[in-house]
Amino acid sequence: MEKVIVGVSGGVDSAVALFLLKKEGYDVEGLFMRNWDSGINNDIDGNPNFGMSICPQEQDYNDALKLCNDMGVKLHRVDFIKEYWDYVFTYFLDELKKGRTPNPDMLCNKYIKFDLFIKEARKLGAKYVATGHYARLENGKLKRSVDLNKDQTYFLADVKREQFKDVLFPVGDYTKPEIRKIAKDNNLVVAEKKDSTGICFIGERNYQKFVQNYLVPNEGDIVDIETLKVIGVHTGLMNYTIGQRRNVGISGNESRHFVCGKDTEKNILYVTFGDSEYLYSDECIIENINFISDIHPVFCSAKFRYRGEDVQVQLEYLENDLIKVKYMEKVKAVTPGQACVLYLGDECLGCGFIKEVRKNNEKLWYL
RNA sequence: UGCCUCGUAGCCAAGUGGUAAGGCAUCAGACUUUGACUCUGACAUUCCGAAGGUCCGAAUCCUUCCGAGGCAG
Repeated sequence: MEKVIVGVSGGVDSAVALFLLKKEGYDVEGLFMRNWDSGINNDIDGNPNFGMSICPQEQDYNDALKLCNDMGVKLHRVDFIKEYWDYVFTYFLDELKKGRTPNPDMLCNKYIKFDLFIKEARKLGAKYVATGHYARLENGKLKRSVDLNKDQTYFLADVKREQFKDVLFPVGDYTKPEIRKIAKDNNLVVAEKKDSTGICFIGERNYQKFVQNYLVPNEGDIVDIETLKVIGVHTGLMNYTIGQRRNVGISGNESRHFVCGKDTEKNILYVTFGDSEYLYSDECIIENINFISDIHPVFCSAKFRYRGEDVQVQLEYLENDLIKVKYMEKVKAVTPGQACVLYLGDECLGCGFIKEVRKNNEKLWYL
């Protein structure tokens, strides 16, 4: 029987992945991965769990262990704490320092889950490696999951196509409710466990405090982009993303405010009010392109943010591995550092990272 | 010093005699493997700068005081 190593996180999705593969007759074993250690990584401020006897990760491990024991499956465990720090977290901090909005989970998939993790699984004799991602692989093509609401291809778009060789996504063919039902019907211990959110491996917490464990906050002016008047004080540019409304710390205005830009040189945060033109753009330039597909189209659709709308776009392939992405209609809050993921129908073609945001053939000066 | 305007929750702000709109912020949820966005709910239980007065009844009218700003000299 061919051996499959399943990345077991302690959540429902990977539990069902494990269950489905075992049912299909594979020789399955679980591998639990740990990439973050609050003590080693000095993650203290804003950590609701610091000092608790059982941190959520250990709880997850216990759940995974119980699950595997119930199913008669062997569970292995591996730590990539240093590697996560070196490959993912330093990038995360570097991007923040530049005033951009990084997506650490995409790097985690690229460098940890679909690289180091797979290598570890190979050591354990794996022919295939499976995870609980909502995505599908068909003939080397990455496709959106059946449940479009849960589709996670956005996070997988920066993984190289070779890395998907021998990868299985068993839950991608089901909807979330079906996954829950399978878990329940088969008495998997984690059937009722709440979905986790937040940066994976780090979890949910007060974001600003979390970041302040690593970056020194540098206060500066909040400026109304319309009048260029100073209307408040920001707590450090790394604490804001484009399109953000909450936690900006200004009030008393007629309509809602949104962050629309930053000036890292002058340490200024720009805000605008209501459904302002300053939030919209009509094209952007993306860098660090990764194509999973052979198709390099001129017309396709794109997502500029996880769970964002699919937007029809036109691609212009530039020199130096850059692509200009023109959108058929204006898009709100396209943010440097975020991934622009390309799709053709159900197929996820790949992605690039937003380098420059433009409107009317000019780079937006305030971004 | 004389005259004028204004003073409503953390902020902005409706309401000019009939028993305190709304927005922002905040808090709690929903949604969500990236801080977002979006959505739902809570938010001045006699109170409208303070103290008196008129009235069946005032934040709304009158008096005085306090405070902010403006005009005059």
